[in-house]
Amino acid sequence: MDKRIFEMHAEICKIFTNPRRLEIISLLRDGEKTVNELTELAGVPQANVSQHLTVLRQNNVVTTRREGTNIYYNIANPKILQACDLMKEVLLEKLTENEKLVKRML
Amino acid sequence: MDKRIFEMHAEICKIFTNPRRLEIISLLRDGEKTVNELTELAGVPQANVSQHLTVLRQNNVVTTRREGTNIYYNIANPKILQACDLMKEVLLEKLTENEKLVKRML
DNA sequence: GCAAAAGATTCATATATACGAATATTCCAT
DNA sequence: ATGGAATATTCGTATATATGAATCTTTTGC
Repeated sequence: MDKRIFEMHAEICKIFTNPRRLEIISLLRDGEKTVNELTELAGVPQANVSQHLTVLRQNNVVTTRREGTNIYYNIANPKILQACDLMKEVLLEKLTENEKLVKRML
Repeated sequence: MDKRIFEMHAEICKIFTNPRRLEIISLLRDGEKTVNELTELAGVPQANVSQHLTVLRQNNVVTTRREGTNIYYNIANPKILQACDLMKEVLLEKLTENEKLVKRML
């Protein structure tokens, strides 16, 4: 009905359309990490990690906690991980579908 | 670990970053519909609906069934709706967060 | 086999997004 | 208060995505 809902919904989904952001989320699964830790684990420039963390912060996907010069990031809401997992299941099913297609071609 | 997983996962999420596609998915919630029906309900040009349906089809989000010149579209996998719902919950929580912020400012 | 209806595809353009490089800010130790 | 470490921001550019307009394809009825 109200198109604005769909627009907002789409905006939320955009948070998860970046491979590096998804990796960061994945890295935060097993507990909070500093920017530095995330930078090393992801193996990308620090500035870029920070850019993605900004997006995640602004969208309440992560929370922060300061300890000296370190800032610890954490997943804000377990529902986000659930949604990610469901999407991954959809992905897996798509992949097995493609597999079936390939087999049919042989 | 494997960056390719995150890339594929991001690709899947991209399917849901378009307001019109989300509206189409929402319209299909209560049962299959033809392209024409979707076009009228969404109130956008038919070609555009078709473009979005192509994306959804290619990603196994919807299935099709032909009946004469009509093609009926349907949701392929209930998990997709679940994932959408979870995302919407995340959205709602973000909105209520913002509301709290606004109240704090008063 | 032709016209009309339903749906799909192509193309050009506008807009959004991601990136790295450079720069700025914040906090702590001395 | 100064330097260094950790994190954030800005900016220009490259790339991706969405859209409408026009065109094409498929199916049915006559």
